[in-house]
Amino acid sequence: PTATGKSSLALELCQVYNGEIINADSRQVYRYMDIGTAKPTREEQAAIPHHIIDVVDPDEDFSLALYQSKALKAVEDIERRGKTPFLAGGSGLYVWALLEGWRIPPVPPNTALRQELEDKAKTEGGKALYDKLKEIDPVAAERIDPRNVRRVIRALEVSQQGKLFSELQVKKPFIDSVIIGLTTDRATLYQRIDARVGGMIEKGLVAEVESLVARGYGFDLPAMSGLGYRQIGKFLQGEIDLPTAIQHIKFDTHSFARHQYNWFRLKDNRINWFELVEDTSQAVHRFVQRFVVK
RNA sequence: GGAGGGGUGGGUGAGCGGCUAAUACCAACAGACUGUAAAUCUGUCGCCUGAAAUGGCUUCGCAGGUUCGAAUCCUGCCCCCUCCA
Repeated sequence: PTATGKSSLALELCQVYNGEIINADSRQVYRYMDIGTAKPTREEQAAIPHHIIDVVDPDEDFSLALYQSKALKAVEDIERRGKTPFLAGGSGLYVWALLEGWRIPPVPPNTALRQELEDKAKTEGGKALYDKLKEIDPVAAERIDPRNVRRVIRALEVSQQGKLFSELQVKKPFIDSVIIGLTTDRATLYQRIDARVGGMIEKGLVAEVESLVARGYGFDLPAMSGLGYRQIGKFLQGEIDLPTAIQHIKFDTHSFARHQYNWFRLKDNRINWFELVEDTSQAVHRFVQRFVVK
C-alpha cells in the first residue's frame, strides 16, 4: 500500500541489481502532478531510468490498455539492454493486468456512446441499462452490480461491438515475475500516511494544485480526481477550509490503502510479503539476490 | 444571582409517546473490479447467539415517576452553552 516506501526501495534495488524502474502508479503518469502523487524526484529519476512517468498531460486520456502496452514495451526494452525491470507501484489493476497478462477487450472508449448511456441512466435509471446488458451479455451482467453504472456502461460498450464482454476477459501471462509486497499494521500505516500528507502540504501541494488550475486543468478531469488534488480543489473553491481539506486527504488515503489490500491480499501466496521493520530493505535485498544476477 | 438552550451509539447529528437498536454523514472494518482505477460500486458497523430468517440482552447524562408502551411526557439531581446582572 501507499506510504510504505516502495519507490525508494525500488530505487535501491535498481542501483544494486542494474535495474530500471517501470512505474505502476496510475497517477504518476500525469505531468505536472508531482507533489500529490509522491513522484520520484528529478534527482532520483536521473540516477535510475524511470518508465511511464510523465507520459500524458492531465487533460489527456489514460487507460489500462495504454498502461499495459507501454509497460510491456518497457519490459522488453530494458531486458534487451541486459538490465532488469523493476515494477514499482500500488495500482492493483495495472499491476495485475501486466503480471497476469490480462487480454483487455480491444474496444476503445466511445465517448459519445458513454455520454448517451450516462444520460439514459440519469433519466431512466441505471436499471434500464442493466436490463439491456442482461439481454446482451447475461454472464457479464451476473458479475456486475446493477448500481455500478460506470461498469455497466463499459460492458455495454464492449458487447455492442460484436464479441461479448464476458468472453473477452482472458488471462495469459506475457512475462514472469517475482512479487514483493511491503506491509505494516494499520496504526503504523495510517501514521505514515498522515505524516506524508503533512509533508506534501509543506512541499507546496496547494501551490501545485493552483498551478494546475492556472494551466487550465479543471477539477472535472479524471486526473484531477486524485487524492490530494480534489480535496485541495474544494479548498481553493471555498467549499472547505484548509485544515478540513488536509484531514479529508488523510482519511481518503487511509481508505485508499485499505482498498489496495483488496488487490494485494496478505494471504495471496503469489506475493512475498515483508513487514516494515528496521532492516526490511536488507531482507528484501537478500531475497532479491536469489532471482537477479548483478 | 436571573433568563433561555442543550446533554442520543467511536465522532458530527436527526428523532421528540408505539412503525426505533434508533435517519443521515464521517471514521472504522470487509468486499467487487479486464480501456476513467487515487475511479466507480457494494456489505457490516450496541452486545450475545445464528449460515440466515430469527431469538435473547443492555442502550439515548443520572435517579425516580406517569403510561398498556418513553430517547420522546413529568419531577429531582449532575454537567455544558448563550444572554442578562
